[in-house]
Amino acid sequence: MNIKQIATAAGVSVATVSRVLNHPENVAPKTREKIQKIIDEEEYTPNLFAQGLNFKRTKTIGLVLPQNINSANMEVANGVEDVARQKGYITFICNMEKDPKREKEYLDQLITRKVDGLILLYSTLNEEYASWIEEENVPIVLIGETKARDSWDSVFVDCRAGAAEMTAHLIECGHKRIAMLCGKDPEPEAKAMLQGYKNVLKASGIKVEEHLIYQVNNNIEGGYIGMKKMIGNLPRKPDAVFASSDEIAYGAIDALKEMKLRVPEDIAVTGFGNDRMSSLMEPKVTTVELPYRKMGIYGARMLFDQIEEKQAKAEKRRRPKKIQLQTKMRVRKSCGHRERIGEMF
Amino acid sequence: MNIKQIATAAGVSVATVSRVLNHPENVAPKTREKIQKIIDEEEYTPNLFAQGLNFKRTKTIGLVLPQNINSANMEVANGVEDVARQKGYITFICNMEKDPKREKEYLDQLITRKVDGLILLYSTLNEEYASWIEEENVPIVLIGETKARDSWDSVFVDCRAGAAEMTAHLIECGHKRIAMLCGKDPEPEAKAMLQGYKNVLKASGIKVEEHLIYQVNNNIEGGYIGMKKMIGNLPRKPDAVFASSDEIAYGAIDALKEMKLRVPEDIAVTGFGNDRMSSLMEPKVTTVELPYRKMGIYGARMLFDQIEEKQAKAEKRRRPKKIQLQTKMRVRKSCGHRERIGEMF
DNA sequence: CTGAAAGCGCTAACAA
DNA sequence: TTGTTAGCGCTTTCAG
Repeated sequence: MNIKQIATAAGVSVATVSRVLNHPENVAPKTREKIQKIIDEEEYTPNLFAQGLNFKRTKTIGLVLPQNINSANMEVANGVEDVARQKGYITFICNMEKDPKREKEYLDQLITRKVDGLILLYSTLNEEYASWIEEENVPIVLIGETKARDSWDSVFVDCRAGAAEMTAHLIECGHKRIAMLCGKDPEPEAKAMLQGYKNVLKASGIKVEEHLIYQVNNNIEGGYIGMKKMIGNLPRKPDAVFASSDEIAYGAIDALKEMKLRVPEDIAVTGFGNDRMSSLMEPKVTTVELPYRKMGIYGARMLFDQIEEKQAKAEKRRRPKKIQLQTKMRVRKSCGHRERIGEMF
Repeated sequence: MNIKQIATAAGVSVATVSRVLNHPENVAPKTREKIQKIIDEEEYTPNLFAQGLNFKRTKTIGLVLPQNINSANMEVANGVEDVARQKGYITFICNMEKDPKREKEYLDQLITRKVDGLILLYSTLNEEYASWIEEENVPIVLIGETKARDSWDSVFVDCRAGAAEMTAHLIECGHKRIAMLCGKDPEPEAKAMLQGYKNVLKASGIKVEEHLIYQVNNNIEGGYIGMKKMIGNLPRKPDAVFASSDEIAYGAIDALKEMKLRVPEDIAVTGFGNDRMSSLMEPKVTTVELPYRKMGIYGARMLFDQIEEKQAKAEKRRRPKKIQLQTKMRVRKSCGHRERIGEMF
């Protein structure tokens, strides 16, 4: 069923049908109703490709994320989708599997498909590719720390502060030798966290010992291996381990259990991210909650602001907007705190 | 950059450019090379909307899944995407959040967007809507048990056999009173599992006791609540609990711990699905592994078979194809087996 | 082997 | 208020 058939059925021209679709106020009420009735009956919806050809807008946005199998990322995605759906948009969710090459592939695909906007989560883009993309003149927003150029709108989380808060909490729990298992990616975020950790140690008069800091792969296995190595290498075990992600913490805890070390009695462990499983592990993992869904929502809103500005042809070069969100501590058992335990989930 | 500009730059007509894109063999080698060079230099890619208008194909498929934040579903999605990407297709991944209304919304969207094919994971479609969709004449394949009409190609898992194997294993472990925490969805699958469970009990001469069977929500909370209720209601606790999903098992274990019951010493618990976390829980959870990625891959392959058949205009009505995949036991600690423990992940 | 032109379904400027 | 028509970018038939 296409516009011509509707027009014939209603005994009008295609232009009139198009008008009731796009500018109903310019059609006589009687004609409009007659046409609308037929449209409803036939359940006619305009061909989006034909529309796309004219409007140069596809009602589609692209979201590229580092990994699929990761509830945090999907939470962000859901936030994005919430607002996109509300605007009548549909989202291409693209999983780059932490492979920069794949990120570029998808970006190419999305641009070929003329998406109206792009959201990149923890993008790995380098300067060169970033400026290539900029030429395409497609609205973009970045979510999460990235080394990509900061001429784009972005929303990110103050992970340095989150890491600082956690480190401070560990000190408050009475721990002195606090090790860090720091994931290698996303790199800028890991660096920020390391910063926060070091700053607090220094401020508390605790010497930063580089041999207590391990760079590991940002997953369960990375935490497991890192923890084993660290304990193996160290003459004296640390009091606590601050993992830069919950997954790393899981791996670390698993490794400690295997070595017959009790958590938190012998070594405290904390995570970062508040993964759903953290409240089910034994012991329940103290961690830092990130506002994932919010990140997605704010990011998408910024994107639609850009899209609407662009449509309004307000092409003036504005300063990129930045939104910073805060983290929130979730004190459970694994950090060995004596009093503040007790959250259920 | 559009086809006209390429044509001008090459000093040929648009038709010729189009030809080197679609039927290069019909272009003189010299002309072809000249044009190709310009295409490469300018990094020209044809506008997919214009192409879509002509070809009535969009190089896009839709995948509707029950939930996003679920690594199993995303594994399936990755399987689908693997083969789609390879074919130059991109996938709309749509999260229905277990809401049938949303499933329909998305289906409408996808059809409006003229996707070339549709894959539905654990679809909740009823007959009526299913036949509506069938009229659209878009290739469809179903993955996972569903009550939707079986006139469609589908790949599903033999969950009855999986459940039977697990039940048999529990019996073999010496358990007699085996309770079941059965998720309410996906419904057909839950039913199949219940069947498998009952069959084995009967075959082993154990009476099926309906008060040992609880229907719960298929998530952690459901398992938690169900377990608490069951223990509260039962005069004598069961030897083992067979949960129809890993998530339910997690909730159940959490509840048991709270009630100071040891797993597996006091009560054994097993799951279904082999969630990544099952090998990290305390105790590690005995479970049944489903071939998620394979499900996606096989499903997508079936879909592309249909798409290609359709293009070949072989409109002959064929019998729908069905693929059945098998599960695999993962014996860990939580089932209380004395010997076969020892898997790492 | 190549070009002119029609047409895919729709929108919008221009006329009536 | 409505219709006619050009054009969005591409493919393909039909002539040449």
